[in-house]
Amino acid sequence: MKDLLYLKDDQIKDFIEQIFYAYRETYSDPKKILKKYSFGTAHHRAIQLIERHEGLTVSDLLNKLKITKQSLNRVLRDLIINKAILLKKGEVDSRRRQIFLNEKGRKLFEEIFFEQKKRIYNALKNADADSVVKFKNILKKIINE
Amino acid sequence: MKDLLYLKDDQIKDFIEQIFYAYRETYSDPKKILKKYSFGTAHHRAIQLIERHEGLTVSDLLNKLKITKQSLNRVLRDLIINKAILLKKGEVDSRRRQIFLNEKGRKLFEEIFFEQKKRIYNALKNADADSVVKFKNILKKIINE
DNA sequence: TAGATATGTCAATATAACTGACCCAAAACA
DNA sequence: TGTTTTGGGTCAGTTATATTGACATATCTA
Repeated sequence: MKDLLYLKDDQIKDFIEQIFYAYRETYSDPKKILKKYSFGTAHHRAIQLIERHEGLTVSDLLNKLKITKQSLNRVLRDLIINKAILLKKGEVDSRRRQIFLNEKGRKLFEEIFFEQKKRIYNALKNADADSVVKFKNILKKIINE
Repeated sequence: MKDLLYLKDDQIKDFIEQIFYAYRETYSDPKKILKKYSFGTAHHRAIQLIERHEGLTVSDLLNKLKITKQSLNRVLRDLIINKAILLKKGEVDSRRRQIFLNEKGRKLFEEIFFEQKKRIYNALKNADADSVVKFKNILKKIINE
């Protein structure tokens, strides 16, 4: 590994530490709202992915979350009981269940997003477009997208 | 809130989703190593912060981790028993306990870092210095540093 | 010396994950 | 057509990490 100035170990260690803080802060912002609905961060992550990828199947969601189906099922069950989401049989393959938000779920998502948006918005508002693009590209590379 | 092209809601939602992936991937890389030592991610985070801020006190660590002292104490106890860290009484104020890695802890940290470094290094190796600086600055703003 | 502070600890509980074993229905295949 | 594979669901038990609340102790500060 080359040892460019901006790739020194200390710099990399800083990034690793800051990625932790960034995740924790970003995902703790909407906790009061989730509590209001008796949901936790696991429900939050599911709701969020469903909103971004409506109609995704259970296994799509499993692949994104990388948890076990037993674990996901608890979360989906809670969301279904609370009428936040609904599952429809796939038209092509009726084994596949596609997941959608319904009105209540959409409202919940909006409340969650309102809280989270502030932090990201404030971080980006004074940044130039180039910074945002570069931030995005590095983030993508970190997750191998 | 202005609605600049790069600050559209969809863009912000993408960032929120990607911050989750970035954290999860970065922190799941060293799990096999941790398992070898019978440690978990909680121990990982503590070890890592201690390495970056040697001599920090228990309450410094609490403030960084933002968990309860009961929770942290389990982690510190495990690390002490395994001789990964040691606590020394503060010289000025002997109530304060300063935390240090000892040899075993330093070795553990190096193993953990070796795994995590790959991901970050690969993400940054082809980026120009400017990109890295911009990435860092936005990350800092997200965590209000 | 009377608080306040830093830390540690006991006990109970919650949340989110795990492993492992099964089950069913629908699709794919031979 | 019959068999196998796939997508999904579920029961049961366990682990990891966090929580709340109460209390203990030593040390520092006013």
